Amino acid sequence: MNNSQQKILAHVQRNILLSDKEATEFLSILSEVKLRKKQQLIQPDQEVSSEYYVVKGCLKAYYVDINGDSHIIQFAIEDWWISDFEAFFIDKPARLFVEAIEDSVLLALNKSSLETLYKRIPKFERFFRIKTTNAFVSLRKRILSSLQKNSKERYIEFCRDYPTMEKRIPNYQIANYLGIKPETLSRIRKELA
Amino acid sequence: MNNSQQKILAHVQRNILLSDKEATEFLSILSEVKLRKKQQLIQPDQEVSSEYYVVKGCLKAYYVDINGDSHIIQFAIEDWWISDFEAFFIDKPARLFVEAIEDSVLLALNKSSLETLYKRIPKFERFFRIKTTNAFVSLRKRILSSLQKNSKERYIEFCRDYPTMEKRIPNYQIANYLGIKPETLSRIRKELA
DNA sequence: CGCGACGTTGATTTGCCTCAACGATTGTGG
DNA sequence: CCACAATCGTTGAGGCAAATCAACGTCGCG
Repeated sequence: MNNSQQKILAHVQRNILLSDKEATEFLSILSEVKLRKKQQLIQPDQEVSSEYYVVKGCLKAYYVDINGDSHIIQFAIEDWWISDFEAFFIDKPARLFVEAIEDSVLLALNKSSLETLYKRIPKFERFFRIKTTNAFVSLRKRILSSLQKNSKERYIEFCRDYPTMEKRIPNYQIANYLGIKPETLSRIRKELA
Repeated sequence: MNNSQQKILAHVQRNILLSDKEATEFLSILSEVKLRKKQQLIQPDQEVSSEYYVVKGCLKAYYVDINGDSHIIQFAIEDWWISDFEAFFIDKPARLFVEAIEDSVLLALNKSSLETLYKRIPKFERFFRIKTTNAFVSLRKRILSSLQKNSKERYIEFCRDYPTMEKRIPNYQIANYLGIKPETLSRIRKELA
């Protein structure tokens, strides 16, 4: 068993317990994907047949609107999952880009394999229910934060919640994620320093 | 079987199939709750032992911040679920109010009963995984919308996505949900008319 | 070395907020 | 059933946080 496989097994077994056989079956449907910095994993209009577990590296999911402006919806680092989830779950063409911010190693989990897995080992319904629940709660927090806080407070919160990301991701991309301009973030950082 | 029970069964069976026995078992753990307009279902610091299916009526979940300002996170009408989900899922005290906007009829689903239900009828893991997944996707859309759109565009989107709510909910509460002031919404509506 | 990527700073503009005042409508107690 | 208060929406004037536009410095990499 290689390193990536050990990592995702540990990740899954924080929420459900697997027999050796089940673990093996789960690992058998995963495939490793490597990306260099700036390489794209998903592009608009593509079919999104997988979601991806991040073994190593850092990625972003972003939407490019009709004016050509980008909007970063999610970052993902080690132990996070990333995809165009809407496209993946609802079976429609991608609307997002997913792109590596650093050289990255991922494990791809294919949708039809996942459906089969649900049938064979229903525990995985539980695992992904719990994962999705946590993600849902995080998004609620983010919405509340955007309703309640100004730019400076949101930046401080981001640094507190994701200290690792704050160190690895360029400021202009953090600004974009927070919905502010790089100039504004620069001024906020100056104030805080 | 009463009306509320028929309604929630139909709702559940849009995603999973239940035998009569399973349906009966599911219904047995639900209890009906009635609320008059302005009555509160959940208040901060309370334990949140249930999530609620809306049979009839309209409710809101909102946070009151340290300055006393309210921020509406969610509305719920017929066929929606509502609670302080963070408190419910993570087992911590409520931080939100949940309050009836209209006289309402709900079905309460208790957390420990739900855990038992998951063990006895694992299909329900699937049902709530799918529900949570859809909710997750909706929140992503809302975040994208707040990153990408100005107040006017967000209001138009709201009216398009939730025409029923737009008709039933006072404008100042819609404004609050959208993160703008009632005066601003008034001016937007004037422009649109 | 040279160029592109990234961050910073200044001047100006703008979308939305704040504060204040005022109708219209609803509902409620006398 | 009316009077009055509370709720809700509208309008206007002025202010502020963040966007915009423009210029420039620095760093790292091909």
